Amino acid sequence: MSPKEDCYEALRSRILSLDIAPGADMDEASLSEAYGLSRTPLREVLQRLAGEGFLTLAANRGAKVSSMDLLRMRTFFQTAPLVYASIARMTAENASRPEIETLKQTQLAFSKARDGGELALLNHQFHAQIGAAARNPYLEAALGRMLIDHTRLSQTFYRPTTSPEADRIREASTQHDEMIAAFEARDGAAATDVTLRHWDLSRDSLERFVRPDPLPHDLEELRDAV
Amino acid sequence: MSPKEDCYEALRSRILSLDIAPGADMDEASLSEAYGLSRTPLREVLQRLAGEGFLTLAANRGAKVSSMDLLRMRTFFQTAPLVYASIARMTAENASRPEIETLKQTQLAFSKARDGGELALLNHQFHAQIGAAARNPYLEAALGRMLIDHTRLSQTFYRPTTSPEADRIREASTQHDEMIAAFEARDGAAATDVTLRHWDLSRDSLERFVRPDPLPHDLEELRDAV
DNA sequence: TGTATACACGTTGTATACGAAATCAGGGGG
DNA sequence: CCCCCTGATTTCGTATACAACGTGTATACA
Repeated sequence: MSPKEDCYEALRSRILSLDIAPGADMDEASLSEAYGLSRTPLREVLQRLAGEGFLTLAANRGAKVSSMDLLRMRTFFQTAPLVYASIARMTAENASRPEIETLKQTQLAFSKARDGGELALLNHQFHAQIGAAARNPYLEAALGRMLIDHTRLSQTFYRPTTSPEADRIREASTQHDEMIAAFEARDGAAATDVTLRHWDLSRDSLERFVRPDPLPHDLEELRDAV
Repeated sequence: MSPKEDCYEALRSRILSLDIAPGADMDEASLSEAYGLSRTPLREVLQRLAGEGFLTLAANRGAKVSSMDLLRMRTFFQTAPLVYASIARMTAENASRPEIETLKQTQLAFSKARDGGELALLNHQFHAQIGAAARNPYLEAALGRMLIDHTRLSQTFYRPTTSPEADRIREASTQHDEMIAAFEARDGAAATDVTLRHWDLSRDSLERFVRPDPLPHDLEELRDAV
């Protein structure tokens, strides 16, 4: 793989895993040095990432990682079911055999993965591949942008600290298998159904992240919690 | 405006007006000379256009104008109502006063324009501004890609040759006014309603383009047609 | 005559150097 | 004391030169 591709993949992963925070600005000189590229190809990487929604460019003021402000999150939760369900339906209608095969590979890797960051990235890849298989370049653009925010939001989801959270990941994995089965059966209704259930599961977890259980407020409860 | 912006706008317009055909490949050297830029900024323009869906880039093989093949058109007609209606609803909910004011300006220009290419471009701008006012970056990406194909397809629509075709343009303009009214009233239902009617009108005209009235097949009819 | 291979050409990709714009710090004026 | 202006520094934008890749063509051999 070329160093330019390496750089692209690395920055992409770092943004998705929140290793580079939303709103952070990217310095061309230091990045080009860090990845062993000159500024020209690095700028092209940044422009590509901007085109895909990872970054926003401001003239004469460089690139910033796309923010995750409150209004955007509200819009995210509002729009996700529509986009995910529409994509799922079209994937069931249009996915080719090799595309389904690729999905199975990714899902296999997902089901085996344990590391939190790896889980989140493989989940991202799985859903991006579903988007590609839908053969709808219009909705795929919307999905791509949704997945950026979804993956960043779900960083905690894939680092479970309690047993019910780990159960949720297993359930998500089961739903992935159901999706693939629906795609293979060319069953659009089943695909949208499981996709919407998958979304509900994800949304509940994300809400838990935004609004976690309150800390115990007296010493007795604190003692019991240990 | 900088020469780089000029180049971007020019290429964008030329692609939208089919002055550069779908599938055509863009030569960096000749374009950079034509627009008085060196290749570095020209490449950045191409990358930006690619990110927005006007072009597709192939490594070591340059940029091509996005194609308009049959499968893509099928998907276009399948997806347009969903995206347009969803955007309209959100625009009614979220559009700010200055954004509505901008829409009125654009619509005023549209209603006055006579030249076919100008009409198509102003129509594009009108709908792009609706997309921006919806404050939904996810669907806006999908809308942007839809509008590229929509504007290219509608090139004939805005060059009417018969009286009923000219009537259609007037009706479209009236519907634009209705949309603005719905946005101002914050009436999401009315906005989606008029948007879907607008789409139906557009779709009928586009179908007429894809499947025009057959040529007269005997000399008598030919004589009468003059 | 068909096919394979090598070479040359054209186009794209990358690096470096220079110029322009914006930001920040310090000093002077209001 | 605050504001604004000015200059120095940093960062971005552009041009040019060079390297690498892919493609097309010509030639030689089967």
